[in-house]
Amino acid sequence: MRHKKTSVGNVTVLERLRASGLRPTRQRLALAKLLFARGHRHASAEQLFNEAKTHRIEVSLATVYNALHDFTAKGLLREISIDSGGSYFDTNTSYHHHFYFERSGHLEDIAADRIAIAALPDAPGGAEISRVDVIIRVNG
Amino acid sequence: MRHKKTSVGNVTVLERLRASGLRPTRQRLALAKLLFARGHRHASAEQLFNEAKTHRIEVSLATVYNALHDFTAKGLLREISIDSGGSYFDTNTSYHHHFYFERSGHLEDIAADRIAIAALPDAPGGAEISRVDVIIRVNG
DNA sequence: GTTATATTTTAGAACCATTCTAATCTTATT
DNA sequence: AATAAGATTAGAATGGTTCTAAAATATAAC
Repeated sequence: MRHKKTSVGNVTVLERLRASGLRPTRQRLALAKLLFARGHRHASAEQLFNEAKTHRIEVSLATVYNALHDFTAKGLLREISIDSGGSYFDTNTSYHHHFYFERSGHLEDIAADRIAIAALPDAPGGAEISRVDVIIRVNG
Repeated sequence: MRHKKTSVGNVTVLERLRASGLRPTRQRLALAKLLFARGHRHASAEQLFNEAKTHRIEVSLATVYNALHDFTAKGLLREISIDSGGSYFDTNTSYHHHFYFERSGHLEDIAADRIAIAALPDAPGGAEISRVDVIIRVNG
């Protein structure tokens, strides 16, 4: 048996891709499975690329970048850059914040309701607020 | 007259450098003057480098980077990276936050008291919070 | 199913911000 | 002045990301 025709994870991922208007290619399916199979995660392009290698998924680094950006554009991922020199892609796209561990570079989600922002200024010049990010840097 | 021996801005800057234990070299003095002469600002390495060129200050790009990092290490500047691919150096080192204009890449300070954070979670695993950054992204 | 059309993948080159190297020059100290 | 420590420099190197243009694949139309 070379292929599983369907698996629960596979179908879900396939449907998610179709639903967002992205062609479910072999590469996108495989990468999406890696990203969305288990709970939420923060992945860099390089990390995902290596993970794919480990799983014997043949995919180029360019395709990993393309897929991550396509997924982000369709709202399946959210891009985060904290230190210059590498962004992370977060599978949790709902409103939330982050701990950033300065020593290790590790990111950890903070549920939105754990940070209460009482007052927020209006955007200057009638601009619209598109997102509010709270990053708590910890030296851990 | 080739050099002004002293000027108010010069003396202040020279004192600031000495006070922080940095040798006040020609290059550091010139760059510090550009940075601190007027009110607070956000400068990238490239921007500062070009500004130096415009002012006929001969300084290499490596020195601009060195100076910016040295100033940051001594607490004269604060480094901010929002999108991967370039950091800014903020002359305002006191606690405050930022508007980020997604279209232009422009940064604008938000005084700390304009954002009230009512509840903040403890850092996990007994780590210490080193900084809290609030970035309000606006599409302007 | 086949064909036509649009989209995707790919290897490798190119790019850009940043850091490194190791030689030269400056500053501060004696 | 001589010395030692620190700073500057041009250019090479690095690392993450994007580009290019050709080959492969997915969908739509027949």
